[in-house]
Amino acid sequence: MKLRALRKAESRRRIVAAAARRLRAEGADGAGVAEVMAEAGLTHGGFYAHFPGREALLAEALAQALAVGRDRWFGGLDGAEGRDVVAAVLGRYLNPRHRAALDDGCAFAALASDFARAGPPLRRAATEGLEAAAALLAPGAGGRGPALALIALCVGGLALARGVDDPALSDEVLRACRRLGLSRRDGQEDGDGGTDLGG
Amino acid sequence: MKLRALRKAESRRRIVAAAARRLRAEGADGAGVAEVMAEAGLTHGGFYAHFPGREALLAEALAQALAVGRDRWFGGLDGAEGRDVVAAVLGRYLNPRHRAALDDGCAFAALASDFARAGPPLRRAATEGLEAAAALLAPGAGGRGPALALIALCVGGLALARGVDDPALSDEVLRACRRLGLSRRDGQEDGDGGTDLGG
DNA sequence: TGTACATCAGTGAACGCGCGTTCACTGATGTAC
DNA sequence: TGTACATCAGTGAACGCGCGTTCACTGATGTAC
Repeated sequence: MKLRALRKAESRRRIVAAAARRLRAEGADGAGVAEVMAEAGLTHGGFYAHFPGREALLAEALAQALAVGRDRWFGGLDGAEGRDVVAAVLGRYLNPRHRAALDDGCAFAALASDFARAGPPLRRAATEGLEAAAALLAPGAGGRGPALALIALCVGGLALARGVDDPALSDEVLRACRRLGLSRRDGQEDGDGGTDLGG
Repeated sequence: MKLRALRKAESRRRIVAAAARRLRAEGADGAGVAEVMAEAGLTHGGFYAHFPGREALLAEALAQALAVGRDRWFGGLDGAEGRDVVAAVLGRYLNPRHRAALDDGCAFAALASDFARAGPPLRRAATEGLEAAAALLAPGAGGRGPALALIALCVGGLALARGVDDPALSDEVLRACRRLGLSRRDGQEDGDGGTDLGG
């Protein structure tokens, strides 16, 4: 038992990679089993030798996409100072190239509004992904809270920039979000941040 | 031709209202014709007396939901000063009640990441909705750019707060985004807002 | 006002289609001797 | 090393199901006279 196991593991890896792309490009409802398997160079019937069902695959694909994206957009900034960290993240994330990378971009932006409607496995992966990204970014961003807010700004900005059909408005959204992210007064961790009332 | 036309218009109104709820609660792929018609108190067959197809309904439902939400979350602040406008919007938008209002909340947050994958009619409605919201908010927010960025922060924050399965983290996201929205140094419209490179 | 006919919003069965999943089968890989 | 058998990743047809859409039909509403 060696060649066979290696090949199976390699197939599984390709399936997850294909699912991670399709999931971001087509959304949670759009990444079909047959489509993913075809992209992995297999036929759909063999899928259940690797996963108990579609949702298990999507959860793993999401977790993988988020793990890769975490390093890519929020990582590698250990040496930098606070303000530079924020600027670097904004520059990496909110730009036309990332906007165009539908199947290879940040999974938060690709699926943000789907998580609320997704099943427990996907929500779990999303939660762990956000926790991990916030933890990675917290030192440079000035704490967990600012890290979370920066991520939210990036995710909302990229999703809206991708969603509008007017390129000028789309560019404007990216630019405006970069600016807001940079415009924070330094050093304050106080304040309530607004009332909880209203709606 | 009077009673009949009135009843038809009333049916249509109920169909659009039901679609606007379902669309936000279930997503673009989840708002089925039969489901929407049942919620409007009708059977699915009669749908095509009102709309040429499903996508036309969804586009109209989205436009309506965005129009209502625009006044609700971004409007009625004509008298307020800049900083108060931003605080009011953040308080209205990023709170637990709105987070829980899945089928009656802001359509941007409910569908943000779906727009990029949606057909032209939905993208058009989303674009017009964002333009209109930014125009409404621009005077109080200090310009169109800051208005767009504030909307993106709200949308990203609410989508992430809804997506995670950990209530404490969800609260933290709301709080952190309110804080970031309020932390802007006043009066600056300059700056590039970060590089366009990277990805 | 009353009567005969026309219209058409709404009904419910049926359609074609794509999807997730199941299953009998195949053939390369692994094991026993 | 060689041979007989076992395993199991992958194939492709078939399934049940839900969906958007179509269509013949119904009955209340509207029109003509």
